[in-house]
Amino acid sequence: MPEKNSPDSEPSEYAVYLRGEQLLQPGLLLLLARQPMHGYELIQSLSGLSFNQEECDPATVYRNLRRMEDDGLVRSEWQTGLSGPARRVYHLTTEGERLLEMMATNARRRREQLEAFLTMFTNTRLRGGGVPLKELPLREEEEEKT
Amino acid sequence: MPEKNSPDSEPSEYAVYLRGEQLLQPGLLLLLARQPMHGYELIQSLSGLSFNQEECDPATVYRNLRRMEDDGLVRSEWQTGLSGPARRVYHLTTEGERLLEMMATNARRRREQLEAFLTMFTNTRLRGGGVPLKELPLREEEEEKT
DNA sequence: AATAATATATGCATCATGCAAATAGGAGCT
DNA sequence: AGCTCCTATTTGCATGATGCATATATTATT
Repeated sequence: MPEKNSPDSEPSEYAVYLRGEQLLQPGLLLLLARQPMHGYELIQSLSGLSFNQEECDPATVYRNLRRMEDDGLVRSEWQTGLSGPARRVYHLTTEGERLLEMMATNARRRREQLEAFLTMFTNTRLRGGGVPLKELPLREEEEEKT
Repeated sequence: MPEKNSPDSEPSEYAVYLRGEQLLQPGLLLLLARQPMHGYELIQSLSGLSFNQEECDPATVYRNLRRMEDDGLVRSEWQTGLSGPARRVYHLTTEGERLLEMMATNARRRREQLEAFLTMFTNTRLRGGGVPLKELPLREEEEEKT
């Protein structure tokens, strides 16, 4: 677990969460920022979010929640007495809130990067010329600007 | 729409490249779309790109190039006679061009996802009054229902 | 000769993920 | 009672990508 990243002057322990490019962990923290939930509910809720169309693997979700709890980003209590198996209800901590904000900052940065990539892509003229869609042999003379 | 995301109805051969959230492989293909280059040059060029501030690990770059060549996205020829060690000059193939376009589509989709996440984040009131955005002290009564 | 820069490649440990499967409580059905 | 399904969490295992160090070779510089 040796981290090679920044010297521990700030919460560099967060680097593990900030370097990721996916939105699973941010989505979990964001949902928990709205209201406490248990894992199964989080999985279902994530399926409805527009930024997470991939159906989440339960194992990944639960393991991430565990790790986040180990890192003090969330806390959990067992909720029994209800129908079905016991549920572990997670809620966000202040530290998790801080990380969520950093994730948002990170998301803005990645959005800029994607923007830069797309700009450069648009300005690059591909040798193929047009944009042949898959199995679309229809190929007329499109605008050839050069 | 909980559908399996598959922008490519093609075999999942490309899925390996499209699922990634990082911009290393797209960056490599984009650079090669502009002009043939060898690995070392690609590493240096990537360092100057605005969407890739992280300095690339040579091993990762070379291994990615190798894999891309195995998958027919790029091809390479040895270039000798120049000063220094021989260089393996890569150039994009038609297939690589197709994938690059799919990566761009993918990047647009991820941009939308980031946008959606950030929108939801902005609309979420954090308990801590963490003031994620400066000067937004507006705070209404937040009702918690049991 | 020693060193540094160029240029590519390999070995190894780590780490996160996907998939499968185990465990377990409760509800509904025959 | 048996059976199945949904809920809910957890663990095991293989895979695959990455970071880091290191090895190799060529050329220029000191």
